[in-house]
Amino acid sequence: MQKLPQISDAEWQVMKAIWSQAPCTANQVIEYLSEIVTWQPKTIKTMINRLLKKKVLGFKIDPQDKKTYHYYPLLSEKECVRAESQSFLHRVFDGLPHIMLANFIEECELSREDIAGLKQILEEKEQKKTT
Amino acid sequence: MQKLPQISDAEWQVMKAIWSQAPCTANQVIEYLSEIVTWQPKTIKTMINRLLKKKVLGFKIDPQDKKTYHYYPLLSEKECVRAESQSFLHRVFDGLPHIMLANFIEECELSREDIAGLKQILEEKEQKKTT
DNA sequence: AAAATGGTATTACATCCGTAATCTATTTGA
DNA sequence: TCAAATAGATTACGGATGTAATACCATTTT
Repeated sequence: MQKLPQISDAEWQVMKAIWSQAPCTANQVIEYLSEIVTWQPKTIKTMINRLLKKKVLGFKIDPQDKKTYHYYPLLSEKECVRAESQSFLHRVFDGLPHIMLANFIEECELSREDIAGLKQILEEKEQKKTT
Repeated sequence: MQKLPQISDAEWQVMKAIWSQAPCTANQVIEYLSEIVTWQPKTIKTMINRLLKKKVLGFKIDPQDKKTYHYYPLLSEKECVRAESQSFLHRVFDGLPHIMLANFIEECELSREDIAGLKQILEEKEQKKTT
């Protein structure tokens, strides 16, 4: 469990684009994000560079097109989600997951199917404890 | 639903102290936090001042002791928790609560009682939808 | 060969944040 | 009454962040 670098809000958007497309070029990230945010392409390049510096991204060069980098994540989405979740859990709920879960369940919109699915997951979790 | 000011990590600690003690003096906040963090008292004063500037805190003066301020929250814990939760939900889980809940339930340590309690809350939520 | 194009790298800049120290004004003890 | 203590106000300072613009370099086009 090494300590992960800090990923800012804006950087998260970029990472989500790359996790879902990697390996991909800067322009692919820009296109992907054009549906989601209204940043200038240069802004997105800045984010990519900061993520490179933080070692959250790497890149490779295609021998055919030596000009364009192909970026890929050096950290998995799963581990970043976990780190960010822990940070949030501690900041807001003093690290107590059951409090946080109860709060979200009460406050959020959930469909009947969502609720059924969550109950299912809870039951599986209970099973595992029993065994 | 007005937009709330941004509350940083360190400021959250101060707010939690004040929500649980308000109205209280700076020294009470400092004492409360001494169990939790290792900041200098001056650091905590800085946080208090920033929260005042952001209108997250207010203060009153006791006629007996005109020197010492008594701080109190201008925003409820509930609304700050809600705002922070929404921010996290969007940053990490694209605003999809069921994804986030499933993830937390799977990743977190939960006691048998926690699980039972959560199932209970889910069922109540389902009841409300039915009616 | 010079110019335009299209990538990446570097620089910019205001604000926020963590972490305090210093300044100032008031109260209080000697 | 004068100095010390104390509370709040102001200032400090480096790094992170949001949001780009500019500089540089290699290739492609004229």
